[in-house]
Amino acid sequence: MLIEEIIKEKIAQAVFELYGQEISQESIQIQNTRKDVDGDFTVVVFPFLRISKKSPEQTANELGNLLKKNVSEVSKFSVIKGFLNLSISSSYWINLLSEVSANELYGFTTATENSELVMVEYSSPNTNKPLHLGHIRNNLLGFSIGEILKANGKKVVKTNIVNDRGIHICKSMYAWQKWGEGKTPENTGLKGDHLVGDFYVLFDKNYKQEISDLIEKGLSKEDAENQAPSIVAARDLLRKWEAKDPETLALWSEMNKWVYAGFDITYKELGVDFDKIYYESDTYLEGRDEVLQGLEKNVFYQKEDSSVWADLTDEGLDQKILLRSDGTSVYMTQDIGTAKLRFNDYRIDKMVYVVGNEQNYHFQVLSILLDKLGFEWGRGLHHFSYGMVELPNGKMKSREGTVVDADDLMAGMVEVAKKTAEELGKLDGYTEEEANRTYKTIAMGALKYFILKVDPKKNMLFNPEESIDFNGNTGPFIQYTYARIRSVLRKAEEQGIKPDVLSGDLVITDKEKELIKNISLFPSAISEASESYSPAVVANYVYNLVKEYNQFYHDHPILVESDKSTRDFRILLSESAAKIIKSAMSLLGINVPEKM
RNA sequence: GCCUCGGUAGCUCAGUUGGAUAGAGCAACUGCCUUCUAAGCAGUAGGUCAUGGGUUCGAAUCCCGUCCGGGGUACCA
Repeated sequence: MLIEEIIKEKIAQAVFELYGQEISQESIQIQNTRKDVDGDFTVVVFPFLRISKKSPEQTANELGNLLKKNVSEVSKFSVIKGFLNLSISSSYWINLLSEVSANELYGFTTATENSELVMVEYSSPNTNKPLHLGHIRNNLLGFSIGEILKANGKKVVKTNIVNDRGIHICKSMYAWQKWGEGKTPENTGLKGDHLVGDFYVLFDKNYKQEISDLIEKGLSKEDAENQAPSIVAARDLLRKWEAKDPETLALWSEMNKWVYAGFDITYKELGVDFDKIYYESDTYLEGRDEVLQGLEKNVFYQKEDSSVWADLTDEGLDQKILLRSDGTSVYMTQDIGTAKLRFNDYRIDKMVYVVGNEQNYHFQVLSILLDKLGFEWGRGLHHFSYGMVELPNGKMKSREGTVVDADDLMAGMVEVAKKTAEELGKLDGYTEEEANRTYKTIAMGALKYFILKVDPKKNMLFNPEESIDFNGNTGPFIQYTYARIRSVLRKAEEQGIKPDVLSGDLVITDKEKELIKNISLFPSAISEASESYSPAVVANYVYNLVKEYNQFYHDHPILVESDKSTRDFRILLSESAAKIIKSAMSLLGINVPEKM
């Protein structure tokens, strides 16, 4: 039982004893004591004044005296205005550290048979172009949320819905047919997604040219956009695809295969993975049936032109179309279909969609529709909505060539990590392979941490130059601290130092107390991150821990310590800190190097 | 217009269920490598928490109004 809970219980007792009134434990506020004030925990007594009918100081003193008497861990207390500051004895902290250090998986809750099953959908790429910076944010958030939920004792299925059909891929197909000259990833050496993406760009360039030519000939903008030969050809391909024309299907699956091979490389570099992949070409017809059933049950209604709608005015929303007048599906219908398949495949308790905030309205509607259709988790689905990634010179626009390509970005980060490490002479004793692996670890740590430390729901600014600065609140700074601790521990081992069981008599410093307190808070950081669906909570937690460790490290010699029990204690403290740093970073999908 | 999310130091961001004197990093300036890794540490400077009101012992945090910005808004995905 944590000391905070004990204190709460005892305070409730003390209030009853002193003032004769029962209070709920939730009404008791315990917080960390300000750094410049003596003490470990602070109880805010203002809420009790109404009961005690005494001054804040008097109330705090009365409670303090009783706590000191009844709780052995409370060694002393002080009162400032309405704040009761409690100091906790060294032995409590030392015992807590022993517990943390003995528990290999401190902070992690293991899933059981009865644990909630959470499905996390993320990534969801289109197959017509490579991944860019926006996808990186999505992938990192999705993966990390999955890991955090797992650490919090949920069963997690990570899933990806690949948008593999539609006009966008037909555009690339058309361009390849026309200008491809039989190019493949094999005979060009290009990554498949980049090759296909190049044809998409080619299509767009040509399409724009055709439009402006047509406008010059006197057509309206709208007519020109609809009549340009290349868009007509792409639409024709889409029709052939839907009619299952063998030649079109063959080209489609061939080009998609190239793209998947390319994506797999990018996913692997990013360190993300999936338990189950759905393809829209398999699910896009499913939603139709579901909607038609809903129509039968009068959940939806049909207009005269035979289009199908949902009336959401009772929910404060508008009318939403579900089937076009020609009977084909819209985006919403497809998502219903995908949900149906997933529900068949898994016993889902909770569904989390990691999708950008431009789709907030979409998911609000989806939630209501699934509920109306009888999906138990519909109402409770969670749209993990995240903000856009902006660049210093404005938004990312693929049309204007201001996108940051995911593969290029990662390669660039590795280059900078390598250059920096070489300048500092950090990895001199390493083989080339070991060194390269470490550069990659550091580069990816920098990128991932830079993105994950920001509150997901906010738009963020990605400054390429700043992101590769490894100073300050960055992944490499945390990795560096970890590597340094490992180095200390290696040296201890070389000297044959093995810490004994710690003695509770040891008196420890405030910095050391702080550090233990912070280390022991790891589980609550996980559960908070899980509740708020925010990896940033974990990122900020681990950054604080590292800052604190650095201060401790600066002030206290570890190996050069004459007193054996003090030295043992500090080695154990370092070991525990390293373990927690590694655990926390793993929740962000970031590896920590033994040496850097 | 309506819905929704934001606005904290020059810049990028933290800020627990409302708590004490609002915190980091970058950039600027000052120190510190013959002691376990200087990708570091210590320090200086930098704030009308967009703005006006309200709630109360107490507000960056909760409520209302205003201003600025992002996103969405019925047959695109």
